[in-house]
Amino acid sequence: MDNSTPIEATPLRTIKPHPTIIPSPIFDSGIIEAERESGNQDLVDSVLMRFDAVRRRLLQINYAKDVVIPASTICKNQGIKTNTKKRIGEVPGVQVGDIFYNWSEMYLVGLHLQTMAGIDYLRVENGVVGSPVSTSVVTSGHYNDKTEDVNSLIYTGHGGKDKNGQPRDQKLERGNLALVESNKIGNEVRVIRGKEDPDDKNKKIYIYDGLYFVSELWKEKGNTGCEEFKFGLMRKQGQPEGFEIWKSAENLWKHGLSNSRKGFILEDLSYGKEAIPVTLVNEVDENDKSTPPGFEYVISENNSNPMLDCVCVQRNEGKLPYHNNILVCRKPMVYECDFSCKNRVLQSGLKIQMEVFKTSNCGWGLRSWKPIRAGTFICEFSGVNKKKEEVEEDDDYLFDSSRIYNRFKWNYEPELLGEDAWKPVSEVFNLQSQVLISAKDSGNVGRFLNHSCSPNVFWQPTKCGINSESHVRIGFFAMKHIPPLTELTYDYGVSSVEKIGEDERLFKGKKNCLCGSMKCRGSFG
DNA sequence: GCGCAATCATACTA
DNA sequence: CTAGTATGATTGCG
Repeated sequence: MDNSTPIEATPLRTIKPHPTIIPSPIFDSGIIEAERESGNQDLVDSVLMRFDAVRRRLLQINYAKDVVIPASTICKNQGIKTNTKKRIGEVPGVQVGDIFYNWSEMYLVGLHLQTMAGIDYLRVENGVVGSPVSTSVVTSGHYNDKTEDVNSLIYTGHGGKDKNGQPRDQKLERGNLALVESNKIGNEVRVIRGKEDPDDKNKKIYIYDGLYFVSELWKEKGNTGCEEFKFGLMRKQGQPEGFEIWKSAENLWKHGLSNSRKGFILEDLSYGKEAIPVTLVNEVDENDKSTPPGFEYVISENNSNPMLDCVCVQRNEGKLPYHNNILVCRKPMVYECDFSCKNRVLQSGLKIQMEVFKTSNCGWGLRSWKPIRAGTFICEFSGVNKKKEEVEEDDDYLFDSSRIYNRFKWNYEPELLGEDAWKPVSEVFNLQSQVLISAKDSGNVGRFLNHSCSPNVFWQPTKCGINSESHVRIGFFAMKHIPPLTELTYDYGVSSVEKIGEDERLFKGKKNCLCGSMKCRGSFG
């Protein structure tokens, strides 16, 4: 007999329920019902941007340990979502190769409309109730799936546990039944590949890999000795690369590269000036080993004014501008410390493994080996500070803050969090004087960022140190999540604009634009 | 209403 | 050190 005194089990961890957030009752998402059912590229971008902005803000105000669920609940309830109608095949505005940092993002743009289950399916189409048909599957590596091949995968059905968590045979129901039906009728099934985040082993990144067909199915005994369903999926031909790009990038960051790489030119274009090397490759013309001409690689020097007291919080209106080195909001000016505190992002230099690569028609470009989360610091625009009269006419490597830039919204909407809507953080730069930096003769990787009218990077004016006289530096940050080996681009702006109608404006840059985006203005610079 | 699910972020364990 | 696990709140669906 066990007659020892029973010991009260002490909980290992207590989680407080989320405090209630009451969004403003008059909040209007601006998304009309039809758009909510079926979206487009702009809506998908905007929904993802708004969700992540709320998520970052909740982190910044130390709202709760888990902020993904609260942020997505707010967006769901306030109508910040699109493609809510379940569909077979592609989702408008979601591209093969797009990456997601959690399931909520996939939910909000209609890619995978399940909160937890890995198989999504629809039962009713055009008002007719039929057999469930699968629409999308998410791989997560929990089921010993074979998921490394880029054109096929073996997916294990779900279920297989009783209510006590004990293993049992999987049943032919729900998602399993839907995948069997998809095998029968041969419909397209979206595949999302969950992979470990290379920068955080505890987290996953989800890569949309396009459309697949359920080509075969069978049953077999799994590790537990219980029956499992197995589904063989084959990738539809003729789609852009998705997971394949991820895999080649993974090769780079896991095994370094080396000289055996196609089009390899230089191990480190910075010649040791950056903390991590900047690779130089030319895959367009493998025999051309020439390097970018006529410039010296330099990084900006940090002015060293030791501080007595850290005043970062006060100078940044009560909150630190970065959370885990990710910018929370764009601001007229971000202030960083000199030495003593952690509030140093721009000053800490290049953190992402970059490569300068030859583009097909825009000269050299810049891209990252690893995926980049929205808000991540990319690099500074280093070069020589100039006065207006010092600028050379033919300077193609000039940063000019006085150009006209497309406005865009990136920050969170205070009304969503019940904050005062009349004092949102301004996203409009209010520079006291024009910032002109030339990277023509000397610069860092920032000089290799090309222009795009649909950019994935934006710039943020920053002052470092207590000296308010210190000059304005320009930091580049990721506007959205950027898949690995995707070219990084920002809006160069245009030097003049002509009004040609009531609402029509003609942008007149000095150069013809080749960005190829739907929203191309035709010129830049 | 109940039960389930290939979640999420984190503390703890080995 | 890190890889693995346990944890409780959570939500759409049948």
